[in-house]
Amino acid sequence: MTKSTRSDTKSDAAFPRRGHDHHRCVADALSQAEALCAQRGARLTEIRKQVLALVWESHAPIGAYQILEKLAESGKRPAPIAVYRALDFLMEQGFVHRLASRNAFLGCGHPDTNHQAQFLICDSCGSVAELADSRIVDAIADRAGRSGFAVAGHVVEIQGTCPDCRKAAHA
Amino acid sequence: MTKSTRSDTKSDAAFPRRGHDHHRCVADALSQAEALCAQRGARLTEIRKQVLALVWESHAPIGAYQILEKLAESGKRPAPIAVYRALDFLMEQGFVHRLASRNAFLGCGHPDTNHQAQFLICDSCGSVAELADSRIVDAIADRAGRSGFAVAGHVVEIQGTCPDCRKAAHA
DNA sequence: GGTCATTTTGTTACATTATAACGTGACGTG
DNA sequence: CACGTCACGTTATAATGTAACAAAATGACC
Ligand SMILES: [Zn+2]
Ligand SMILES: [Zn+2]
Ligand SMILES: [Zn+2]
Ligand SMILES: [Zn+2]
Repeated sequence: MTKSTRSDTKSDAAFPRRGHDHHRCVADALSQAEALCAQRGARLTEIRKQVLALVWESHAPIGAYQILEKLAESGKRPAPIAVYRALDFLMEQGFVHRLASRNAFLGCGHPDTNHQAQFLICDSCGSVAELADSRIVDAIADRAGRSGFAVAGHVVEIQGTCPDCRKAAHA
Repeated sequence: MTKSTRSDTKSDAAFPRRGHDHHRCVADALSQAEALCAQRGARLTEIRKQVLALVWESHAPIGAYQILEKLAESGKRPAPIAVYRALDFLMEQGFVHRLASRNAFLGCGHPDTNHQAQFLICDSCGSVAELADSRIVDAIADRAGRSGFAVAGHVVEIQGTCPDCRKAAHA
């Protein structure tokens, strides 16, 4: 395809802007999770909520043991398994993604829909953009199809440098 | 370099055929590695060769500690770090890929060229096909570009069922 | 051959990530 | 309240990956 102007919307909203109101991100994520759990009859227990909040602490992925540390700071130190169990629940519900290339976890930006996400991961600042790119998915489906391979899922994690960090590097 | 992605038609040779002469795969991989190391002034030492051979034992990825076990069976039991060091060397030389979604390693099918591979991983038999699909790469590059993201590398690992296993399931 | 720098390997110890097994408590249903 | 299920706590362990430093092998040079 073409180079498709950088001036559509100035940048394709994949990465959250630096300095955005992140409290809003967290609040939205939590309230969406509450709502969806209510709908689904799933139980968003205290530890699950805490883990979800910690995962949403930033747009960079966080490791399970980092979550554990943060929980310890706020009073309790659960066993690792407790964190993993909470993360398993959150992933089942689609509230959290796992980045295989980092062994780390990330809040999902649209937990209401079943989806296969792709990720842009900034090597410099660590922040991640979640994508749902149909061209990538189509290309994968097409190639798999030609090989007679039935696709069940995929891991697409793209490393590089995010727009903000590129600007910073230029300076 | 190879224009391997287009118009191979009809079941694109991505997966090796069941019952192919795999000794040939191993022999080719080893002799290619020898040749490339000679060209490059790199040293394909004994343990590196052994690890490469073990990685090529099948078209399924193998874990570092599985390699360790196999080495132990054949006499020596090196420390884990020795295996990881050999794997690091082999990855630097482009003889081996690592599958992030499996924490496992796989022989590279075309070690002579610098490339970013994608992988089809069969959940059923474990075998893996290595791809170099330009449409996938282009879709990634395009999407990243539109986000102002500079791509440095990617992990594309597609899970599902390979042609042979699909046939077997149908029966 | 002898010196020397570099690379490779050995050895020991440790770090990080993730799960197993099993008991107890919380919750909803009838 | 009795029952079944789900969630959680506790303990131990598995699986994967590295750090640090010493010893040995290699190759270039004189
Ligand atoms: Zn935010
Ligand atoms: Zn960045
Ligand atoms: Zn083969
Ligand atoms: Zn298969």
